[in-house]
Amino acid sequence: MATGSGHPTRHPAGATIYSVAERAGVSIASVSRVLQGSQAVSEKTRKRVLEAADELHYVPLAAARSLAVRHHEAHGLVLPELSGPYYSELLMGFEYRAAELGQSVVLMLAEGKADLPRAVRKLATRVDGLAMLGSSAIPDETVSALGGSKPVVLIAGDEKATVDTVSSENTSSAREITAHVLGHGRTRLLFVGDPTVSPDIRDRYAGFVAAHASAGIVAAEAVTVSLREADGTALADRLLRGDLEADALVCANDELALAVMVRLRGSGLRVPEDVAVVGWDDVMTARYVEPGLTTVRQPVRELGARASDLLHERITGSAAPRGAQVIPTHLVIRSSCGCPPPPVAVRALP
Amino acid sequence: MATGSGHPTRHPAGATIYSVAERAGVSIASVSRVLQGSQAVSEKTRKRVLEAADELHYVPLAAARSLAVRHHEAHGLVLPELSGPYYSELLMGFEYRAAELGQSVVLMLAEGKADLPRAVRKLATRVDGLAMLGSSAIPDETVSALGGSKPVVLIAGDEKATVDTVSSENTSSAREITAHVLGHGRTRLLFVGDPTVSPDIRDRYAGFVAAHASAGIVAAEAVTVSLREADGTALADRLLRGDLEADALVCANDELALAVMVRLRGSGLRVPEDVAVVGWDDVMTARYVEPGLTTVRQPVRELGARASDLLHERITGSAAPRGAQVIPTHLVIRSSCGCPPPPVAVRALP
DNA sequence: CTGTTAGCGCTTTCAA
DNA sequence: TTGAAAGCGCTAACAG
Repeated sequence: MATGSGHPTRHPAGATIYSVAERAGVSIASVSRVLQGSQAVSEKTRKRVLEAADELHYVPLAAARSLAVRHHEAHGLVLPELSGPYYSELLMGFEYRAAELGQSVVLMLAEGKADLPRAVRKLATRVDGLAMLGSSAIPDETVSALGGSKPVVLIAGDEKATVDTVSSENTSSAREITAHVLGHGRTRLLFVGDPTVSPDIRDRYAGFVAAHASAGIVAAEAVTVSLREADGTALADRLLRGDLEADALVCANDELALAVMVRLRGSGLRVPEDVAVVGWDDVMTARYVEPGLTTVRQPVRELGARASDLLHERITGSAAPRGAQVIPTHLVIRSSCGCPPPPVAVRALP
Repeated sequence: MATGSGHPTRHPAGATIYSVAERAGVSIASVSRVLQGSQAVSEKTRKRVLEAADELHYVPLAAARSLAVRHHEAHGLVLPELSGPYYSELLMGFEYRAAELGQSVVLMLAEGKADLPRAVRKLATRVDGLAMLGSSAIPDETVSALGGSKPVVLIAGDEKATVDTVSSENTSSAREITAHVLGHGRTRLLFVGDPTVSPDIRDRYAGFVAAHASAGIVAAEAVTVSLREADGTALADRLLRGDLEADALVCANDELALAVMVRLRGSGLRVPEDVAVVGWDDVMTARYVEPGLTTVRQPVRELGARASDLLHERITGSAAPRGAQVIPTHLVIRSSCGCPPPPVAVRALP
């Protein structure tokens, strides 16, 4: 490199409010005032302080402020991990809203943590409240204990006494998409996904069952596989081998649905002619595959935003009634369910 | 109406090290010792303290500890946003590594922030060091200023005097993938993407040019479009209208490549027969489309991990030489480049 | 092994 | 409009 750095940059102690005050020739109280944008400061003082702070490269220490004001100005968020668009969208919604509220966000990923309860407690140590995904595998007692000491909102989890809850609608959308498939004349539908894995999936299966009930037929047991692509591929193979029989698959999420679909078609089965496939989430790939995947779109971003909102309300004490908030979802009909594909010219558009 | 003191909050002040000490009948020093896992405590004291802490639902205040020990035990990370797998992977790598190092991660998304420099400075206030994506649109002077006061690592950005840098290899992979396409007998290649947008893309274009030079032909100017799906679609239309001519497209990322490909095929052009398309990143969709997208896989996760590592080294003062670290990438050949597709049975496998 | 005691850097009365 | 001073909760000498 051209800039032969002669001296490695050191990161020494750094300026404090005291050094700034000294340099500006005022008291630390005045420095604090101008830095907090207090009105009661003379223009002269303000200017001096700002200059001094600038010259000293003053970077305040949030910890000291937090200690003094007795809150962190930060929201914690616990997610299982970040693959797929679901968690990312959630996180984006959360972060944007938190930022609007002037709160930092401290993120923790649950997967792979050796001692999850410990990790969560540590997180709790540095935030004013925390949100977590219902599926983060955090023991119930940990959640409850936390809920006792600071605001906690559970995302897509079950209602609990000490915490708030926000989730997206599942049961009736599941009922709707199932009814749609039944409406195509399919009769041997399978629900693919493990209802015990999360409240979301449990509710989706409930909707699946309800739609069958309305049609006067009894729904099959859920085919309990987890949500990874590999599971979808394996499931497709079971169908191909004849271990399983179905003319339509209602999958718990899109990744599963896509994997199944690709494997099925790769092996000569037609989708949707031989077997229809629908998913959940509306990931990007859902509109790239052939045929386009019929699915349910969740307002995941808004879910995240609501979580941050709720947290803030709790923290600042706006005593809303504790309870569950549900955000609506909606069907995205493409052609994997048996509907005719749209004209070619617009096929690639969402 | 109640007076100002009447908070409706169910989350009152909470226990402190003092209340725990009192309850346990020991000094705060002893409490601190057992909580820090210090060896020099009698079993009896330890037990008492732990009990007291438990009974009181004691949650330590990280801010107080930070103030006392003079560091935050947190790494900051600035990302533009979180759509697509790239940033998520990066973040996962970063978080996992940070956790291993005992550091929390404070995340900030740059996109949509009104006053970005201010936001970043605020972030700097609560972390011991921070990593940011080169493409986060943070003004150079802000980065440099920050680099002067605490460790900063730039991810996929240009080398700077005051900060460390980590990026994945671009130029020679771009050269390689371009040479591969040229090897298929294509001669009118177009590079799609804006080299001015990020050092990554600039370097990829450089590799594109270099490959042409090696083949004794002169590379075309880059077709400067941004990286969204919509831009890919628009680009495809330009090709279809004949505004642009090419028998192969080297796209700056997969999303662009996929959008182009889908549009082209939707309008009757054959890929790769009429025009080959290759991308960069190896996103999930890349192996779901037909034909499978030839692309370059980046070790994005490791990039994130290295960033956290570097940060930690700097923070703890292990004075490594400042400079740029480069992580290798590799080609993923599928069939959008003109290579024959694999046998059907394994088509869906990565 | 335990307790006492200074701070860490900032905010915030309270007086002036 | 300003400054002095008292904490915020925790850690880490330093004695005992």
